[in-house]
Amino acid sequence: MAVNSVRELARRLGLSHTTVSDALRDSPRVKKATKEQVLKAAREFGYHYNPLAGALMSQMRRGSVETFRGDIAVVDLEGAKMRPEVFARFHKEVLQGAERAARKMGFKVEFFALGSEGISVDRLNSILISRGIRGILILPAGSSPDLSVLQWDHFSGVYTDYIIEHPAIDSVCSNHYRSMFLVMNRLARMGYRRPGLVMHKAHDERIMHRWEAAFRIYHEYHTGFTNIAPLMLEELNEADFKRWFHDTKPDVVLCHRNRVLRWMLELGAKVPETHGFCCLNVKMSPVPVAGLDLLPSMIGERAMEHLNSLIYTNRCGIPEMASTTTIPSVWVDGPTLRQVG
Amino acid sequence: MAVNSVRELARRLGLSHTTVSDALRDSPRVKKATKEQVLKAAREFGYHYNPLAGALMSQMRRGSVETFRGDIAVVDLEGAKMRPEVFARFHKEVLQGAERAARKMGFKVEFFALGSEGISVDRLNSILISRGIRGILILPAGSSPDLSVLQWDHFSGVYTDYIIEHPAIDSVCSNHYRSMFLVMNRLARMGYRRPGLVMHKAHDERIMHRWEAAFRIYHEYHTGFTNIAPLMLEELNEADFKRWFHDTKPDVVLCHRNRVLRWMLELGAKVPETHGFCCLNVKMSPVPVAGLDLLPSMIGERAMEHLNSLIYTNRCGIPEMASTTTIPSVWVDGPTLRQVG
DNA sequence: GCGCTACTATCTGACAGTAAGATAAACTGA
DNA sequence: TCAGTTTATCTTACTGTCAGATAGTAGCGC
Repeated sequence: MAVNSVRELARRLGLSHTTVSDALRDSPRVKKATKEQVLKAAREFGYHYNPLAGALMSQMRRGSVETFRGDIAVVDLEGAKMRPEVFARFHKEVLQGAERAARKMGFKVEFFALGSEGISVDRLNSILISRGIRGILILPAGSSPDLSVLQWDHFSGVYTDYIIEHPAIDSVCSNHYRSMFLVMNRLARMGYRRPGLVMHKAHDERIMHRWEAAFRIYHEYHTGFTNIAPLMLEELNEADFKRWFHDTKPDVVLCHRNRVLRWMLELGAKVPETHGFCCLNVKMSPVPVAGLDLLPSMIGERAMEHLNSLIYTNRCGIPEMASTTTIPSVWVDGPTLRQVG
Repeated sequence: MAVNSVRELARRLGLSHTTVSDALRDSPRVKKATKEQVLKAAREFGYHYNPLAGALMSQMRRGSVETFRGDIAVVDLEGAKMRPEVFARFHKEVLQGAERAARKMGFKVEFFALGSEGISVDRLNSILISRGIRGILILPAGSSPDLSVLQWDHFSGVYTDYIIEHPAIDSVCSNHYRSMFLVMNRLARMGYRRPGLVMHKAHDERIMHRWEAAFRIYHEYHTGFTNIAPLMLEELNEADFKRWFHDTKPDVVLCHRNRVLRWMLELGAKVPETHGFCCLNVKMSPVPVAGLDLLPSMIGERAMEHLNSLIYTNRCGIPEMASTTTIPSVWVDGPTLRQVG
């Protein structure tokens, strides 16, 4: 009974489907009287607009004219030389994931590096505007320069690390809290009893101490682990670590950096025979280790998808409330852990 | 020079566009040799799949011709009568936010209630398929029936509460962990010194103890608060609360339920004169209280937007990795707190 | 009154990927 | 040999949009 398409509606009115389409979208091409007649008929016949078809067509038509449908800028806040080597692989995979997703959605990616070797924020702003770029994806970075000077009302933006405050835009990152539970469950199953957490203070502070908080609360609700106070250091250093290791006697060490593994070996630990080492981000290790894969490429991918949806729905500028999308991580077996006992 | 439609690709191969389309989706209708030939050509010519067109067409062709609609199902797992009164408002606002967002994007929403008063999961499955519905938004619920029996390869789904496991689909919810930091910072600024946390065990367990973990870790990195052990109860009960309140002497109580406020008054506390009460979800309180607005309508809105983007990019089924999108909460002043000292 | 321009209102056609059903060719079995 | 089945491919219809085509009218000059 109900009319399901502009064509059918047009047939009943003796008009062409385009006139009806234009009328429904209040185009100035259509005479006012015709518009009213179309709107009335649409109501009467219970016509229901199909948003998917509309989106498809407007995308197609726009795209065919401009050849490229608005590029997306991928911004590296630091430049490769400033970044410590250990972060390079993680960083690169975020970028690759983002590029893959962009390609799939028909976007072209342009890469910009800020920082000492790169361009300034002011320069970036004018480049982006002059090229008509509407989407900005920001790669993870240790430091966070103030990007609030960019004219955000022109852009949609997504950050690929834990929430950024200047400005507070939507972000996509690992689910650190949940990941710690995943690690602890695994270690428990493997038979470890004295897990010890070692971390850069600054590293955990950026994510509101989620690693440490999850580590601590886990002990409250799971028996079988001996509670060893985490070692949180301003700088990861040999002396403090070795003292802690000697005093607390962990049977497995959780850490991002695998220099800690070297120090363990120097203290006479056999890995994995007598002690375990669990890396909290295996993409930071140049050698095979057991631990967490934080899925950087998936982070990049999802960030790009989110950016696409922001652009698509025309939501630019600083959001009223910045959301954080978190991606679970997966366990990776490796030579630094074994089944105990 | 890139080929960007199945038709153009088909022309170059001397095939019909449907054969190419079928081949690209690995349909058994197409001969293996032809498939390989098509895939090779697609790679060579740089063919780009258009997910929006795919989503549109599969939606259109599926279901009966008459009932084709771009509709979205909003599913209440429990039914209103089963839900405790205190959750009603929060629940309703999630729904309203979702409906508002759907309207804005041109989708029509159909509402389904499961549970004792409602339909069964099996029935839901067949209704959704027969109506050609492709998007499912699941409202927050205390219990979580097993939805993995739905034929998810036909649907895109988003859950509006903390991660759901059967099945693990993308979810949108409050950032509980961050919210606790917001609360603690506020209370510190107001001059409180002895915050005490009271909570249903089951409530916090569902979100992996995030409230408690954040509460505990906050004390580690912020001086000025006296550390009072949280009261985690199987059931919120007067006796346990009053004993805990008497023993630990908090000057401000953090809790979801405001029956606790009544118990405090019964014990002789004057609120806000001698003691403070901070509600962790003001939408659960029938009377004005200070505390957190978890922004349920924004949760519904963002969930619907995410669902929309899943449908547009034709991503249905259980995702490989389920993401969790978290929304910050905002502080609400109220008559149960005051500036101290 | 004819041709020209300018403008308005409406129409034509192409476009995306899908799926049901049609067609055609090859093969099977009595 | 021919009816029946299987396999591979094709035809057709479907959504809303937009650039460009077309048709109709009006105004103006000669």
